[in-house]
Amino acid sequence: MKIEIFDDFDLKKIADSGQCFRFNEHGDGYEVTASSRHLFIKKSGEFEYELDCSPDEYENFWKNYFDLGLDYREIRGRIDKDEDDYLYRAAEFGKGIRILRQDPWEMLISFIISQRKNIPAIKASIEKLCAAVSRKIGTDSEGRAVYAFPTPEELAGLSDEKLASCSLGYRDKYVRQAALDVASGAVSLDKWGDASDEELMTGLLGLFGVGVKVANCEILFGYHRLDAFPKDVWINRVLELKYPNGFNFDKYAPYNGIMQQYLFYYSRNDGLI
DNA sequence: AGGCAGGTTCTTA
DNA sequence: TAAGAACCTGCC
Repeated sequence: MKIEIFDDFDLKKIADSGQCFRFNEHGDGYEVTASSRHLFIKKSGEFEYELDCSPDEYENFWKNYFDLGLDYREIRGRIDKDEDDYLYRAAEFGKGIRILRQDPWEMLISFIISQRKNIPAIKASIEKLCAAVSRKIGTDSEGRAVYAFPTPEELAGLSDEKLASCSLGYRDKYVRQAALDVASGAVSLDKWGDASDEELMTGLLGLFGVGVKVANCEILFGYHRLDAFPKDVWINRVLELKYPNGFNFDKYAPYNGIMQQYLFYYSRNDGLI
């Protein structure tokens, strides 16, 4: 099916923004896998996109996944060039990035895996984990099997050998524990969705292998609380070099997380040169 | 070969 | 409570 999108929307920038690990350029479009769904999407006109899903699946899932209900152009417009020229340039550079509405469970495991790994290594580990469970949900544009992201139950029950084959290193015990916590019901990611920001943070920090940075990634990308501002090495460099007097978090609330994405993307590609 | 990559835990003072 | 070391693995 075809759709039209007039707001900020750039598939390449989203794929490279570091918020998603199963969103890859392939041929003339992008293969996107989320939980137990797979999509091939490509740009087919100035504002037109072609998706290999039904209108029903688009309306019920992918439209929300791409966060098409939020006006990113308007939020970007709140940046004052005169007040913060660096952020303005970062936002111009990153125009088209959106914060996807991804699954809390998938994000939790993905960002636990991310610690002290580079992005290709994170992607490789996640694909190995999905392949280790091997619940096939479809095929990609070249006919290769696509596997679902494992459920908590599937990960909790995965053999030690298979888990060890995913190049998780010391993170394997974090992943296993998170799976056991959620599968047993000791932790309810759904209930956390209704918790206050503070309660959510406290709950996440109680998980084995989850510190402040991973927790903030989970809050921003898994729970779509757009004011969360994860500080990784890149953002810390930006804050240190470009904001010696502090970043104006008050001005951009409740959308500091979107600003974080612009700063992150810019710093990794061009902005710190 | 040694250092480092989207950090967190464990140990020590 | 706060630094500093240790941690798996892959890649340069």
